[in-house]
Amino acid sequence: MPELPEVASFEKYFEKYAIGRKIASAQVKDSRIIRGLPAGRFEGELSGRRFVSTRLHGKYLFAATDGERWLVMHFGMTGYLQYFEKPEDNPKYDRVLIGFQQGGYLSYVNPRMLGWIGLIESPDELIRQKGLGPSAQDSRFDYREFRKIFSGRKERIKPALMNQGLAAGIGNIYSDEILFQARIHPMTRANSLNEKELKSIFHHLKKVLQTAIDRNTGTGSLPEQYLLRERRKGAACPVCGTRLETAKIGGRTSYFCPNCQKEPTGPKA
DNA sequence: CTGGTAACCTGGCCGC
DNA sequence: TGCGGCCAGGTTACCA
Repeated sequence: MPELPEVASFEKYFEKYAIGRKIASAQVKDSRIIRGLPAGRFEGELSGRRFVSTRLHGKYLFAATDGERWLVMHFGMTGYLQYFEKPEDNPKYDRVLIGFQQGGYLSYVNPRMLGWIGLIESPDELIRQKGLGPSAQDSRFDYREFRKIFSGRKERIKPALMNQGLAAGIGNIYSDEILFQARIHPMTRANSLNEKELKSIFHHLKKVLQTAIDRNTGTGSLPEQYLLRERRKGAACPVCGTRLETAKIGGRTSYFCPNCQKEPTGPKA
């Protein structure tokens, strides 16, 4: 669930509840969630520090401290942040708990334990190590860049959009929405897309992410003609009413409208 | 380079 | 009520 728009809302949440506050204590409640250093050192290095700024890249959230280190968070599929005032109000499945000197707690919650937390020297170094592409909502990721990265590839457009090494931040859910809005079948080979189709995908990529970010951080739900509102077994296309179909592409379940998103033509496309 | 599969982990849901 | 089985999600490892 946490793809770039959700992580962007976690960033806002983190800014609201953690930035500028001094850390009184850090408690690791399940050490399996900590990567790159022992849980005890994670706790020790964090306490006494202060969070000063945040940074988002794809599905990763970074928080700079006033020390040498950055906190890095990845949310897997079920992770999120939760702030609360009283210790006894801590949420179920909290894995890391940060207590602030002025009171209040921020917990990293993750029921299914996919995802991780660590302390690193440099976000850029981590981005390089992981081989991440440009963050999808970054203004530097423009159409020229998109075209350069995606246009020649042989693979299907859906797994390409989900490939964090090409552009970071898009997962199974939003790739379905982007392709639905662009009226492109998810099985289409990237290198068979013409200029107009590439432009459409890029346009909707930006638009869908921004719409979701606005929704998560502000008010309101997704627009009526969004696939995500109907993304479930047996539902009807919000545009034409055709029954939605599913397909396994790249190991993930894709939802699409067989009428709005025509199957690519040609043999074994 | 490409793509297919499975594992990691665990709660939720379906069917019996 | 309980239980097995499957699914979800992002990432990574492994194999063709």
